[in-house]
Amino acid sequence: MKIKNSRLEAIRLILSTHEISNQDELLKELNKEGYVLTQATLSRDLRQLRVVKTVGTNGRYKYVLTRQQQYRHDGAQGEMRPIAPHNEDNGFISIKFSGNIAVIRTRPSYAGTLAYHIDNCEFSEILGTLAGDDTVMLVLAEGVTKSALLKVLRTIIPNI
Amino acid sequence: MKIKNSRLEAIRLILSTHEISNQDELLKELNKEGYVLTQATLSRDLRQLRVVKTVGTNGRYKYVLTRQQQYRHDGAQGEMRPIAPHNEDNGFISIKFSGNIAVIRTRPSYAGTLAYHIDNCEFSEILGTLAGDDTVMLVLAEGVTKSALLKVLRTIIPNI
DNA sequence: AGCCCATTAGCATAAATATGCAATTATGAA
DNA sequence: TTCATAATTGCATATTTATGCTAATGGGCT
Repeated sequence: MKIKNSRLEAIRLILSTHEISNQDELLKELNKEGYVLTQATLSRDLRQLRVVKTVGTNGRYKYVLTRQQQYRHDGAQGEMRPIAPHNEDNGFISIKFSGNIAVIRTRPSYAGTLAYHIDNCEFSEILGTLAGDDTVMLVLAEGVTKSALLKVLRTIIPNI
Repeated sequence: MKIKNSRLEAIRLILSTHEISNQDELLKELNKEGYVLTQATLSRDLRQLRVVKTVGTNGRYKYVLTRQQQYRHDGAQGEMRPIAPHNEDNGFISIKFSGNIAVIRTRPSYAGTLAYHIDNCEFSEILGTLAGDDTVMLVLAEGVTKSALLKVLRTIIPNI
């Protein structure tokens, strides 16, 4: 489904750049971008994206993205395409190492998406990732060298 | 207010040991423990605790604790008891080590709660934690062995 | 093409959640 | 204590969100 995926992506973009406090508000933003849908559909989209409503610093409710959206890799379907942001801008800025930790700097708001892609690949070289807004931390498996990590990361971050 | 603080604590305990999917359900649990309140009050409590509603693995909605709940430090009382998730529902999936870092994988959305519990225990073996959605990173103090860490963690994660 | 099965989406509405207001109760200062 | 101010709560209800049902759409097959 072309439209839906594009819409989900749009939702993520909006949520990461606006303070949205209810679904109707988000609906309006989506309308501005040409998406036509109802609150019912939006509710289901948000559920699928595992978006949560929480309280912002200003005291208002606010929808926020979480990482780890279960992309059905329930075996059979073999979906699991590591959506590499190939020719696209993936926000990557730099990578540095300290012991068995790698720190990737990204442009603001890109960290979550990047970490998400990395996670999806399930590289055995990486035990886990944590993402902030512009920083991704990777814990390397024991014995993995910097160059080995760079090699696998290059498959999804060509410009690394 | 004695009652309210105790109630908030009770809410945290319940949420970390039960799968609660709506406020009425939580209300019933609180009643069992002797707390009398209305849904309106509960809604306000949850807001104050910054609890969020998300989707569990079973597909049902579920309330989960987030880390960083502003503990109203009303000084003297030194409440702050670490609530261990004693039953098996703490979301724990696996733990791996790399050097002085441990990475705990949890079911989606459980990481914050788990990290919160770990933090509360203030184990000297752990310098600090970082939590994402389904990943907790622990930085071990120097000289702490894997087995030593497992031993202390077992006190709050029996199924580790 | 035509058929099948899964996905998607709207409508209407149920279910769930948040909140204005008023009353009550606690907290603090003089 | 007494007054003033802030916090807490219930009630009733507005607002917000989720969902059962059905129709429409979209691939993937042969």
